[in-house]
Amino acid sequence: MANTQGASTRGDGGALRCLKQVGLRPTRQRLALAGLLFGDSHRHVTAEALHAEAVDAGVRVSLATIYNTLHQFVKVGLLDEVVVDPGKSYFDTNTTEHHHFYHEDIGRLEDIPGSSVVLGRLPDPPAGKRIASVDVVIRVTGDR
Amino acid sequence: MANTQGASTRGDGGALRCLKQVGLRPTRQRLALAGLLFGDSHRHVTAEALHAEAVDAGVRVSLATIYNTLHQFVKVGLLDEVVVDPGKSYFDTNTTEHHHFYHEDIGRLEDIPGSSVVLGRLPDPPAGKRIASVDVVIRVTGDR
DNA sequence: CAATACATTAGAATCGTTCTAATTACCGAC
DNA sequence: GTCGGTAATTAGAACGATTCTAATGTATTG
Repeated sequence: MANTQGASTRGDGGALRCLKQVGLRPTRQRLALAGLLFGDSHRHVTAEALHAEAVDAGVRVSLATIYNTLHQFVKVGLLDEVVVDPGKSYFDTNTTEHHHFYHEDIGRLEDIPGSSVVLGRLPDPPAGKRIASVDVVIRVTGDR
Repeated sequence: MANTQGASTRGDGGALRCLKQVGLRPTRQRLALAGLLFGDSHRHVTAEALHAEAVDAGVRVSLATIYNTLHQFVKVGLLDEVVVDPGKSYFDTNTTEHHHFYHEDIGRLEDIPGSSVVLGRLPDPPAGKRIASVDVVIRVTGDR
């Protein structure tokens, strides 16, 4: 039974190329996950959600692998991790500099168009430290 | 056995007044925790850390009560909760508007002097939503 | 295609946090 | 003060997200 599972019958050389470039072995699981994650538009996923989506799409992959893969993708710069909720991690396929709305009521993360947040002035980092990143999260909730 | 445990022999009317004002019963535990939290300078604590500190100071209090109390304090505006780490919550005694350095290497949170971060421009919230808060976290790490 | 290094896996373990049901403490009325 | 009712505290179990472990499977290299 060659080609065990979906995500391959199309021009998904994108996923392959992408993994090659960052030096990760193109395994069946990583190819499938890259296929799910790196489509036309940017995405925000949790580990559990991606796992559900993969299983749903007929991709056999364990939750452990989801975690491994997400963290590897972060390490090589394919993904960003966004911290907005103690106890859940979000992963963002948009790795360009930008910020987020977090919909507290429904637990959804949304990109803010780059230009509409302006950081006027940044403080010097504490002595002996360097700035790793600047995260801006605007928490929003239902109106009423 | 009156006055079971420390934190009372001094002019800690501060803690008492503070609880009265927000309408929380001044129990032994809440008084002790308020005493630990609201001193001269602002603090950033995790639940576990505060518990350790309390036990250390001879205050008999359970971890469950630490969590209950911290959340109540947040609800009445005595504390802010700061999200910087998936899987740990920090509580901040500084409830005025300000932002944070997060020392990723050692898991420490530090206030940024109010004036040294300037948000030049904020986006409109998504339709039907209102902005609950704007969090800026500058992640820093050891130099080398 | 064999050898080897790397990936994946199920399930157990861990972490921080929340829940539960039982006990204890505060507080106002007497 | 004592009593009673309500609210707070508690130990320990339960929980959800994540990480770990040791065994099995798979991509790569020669």
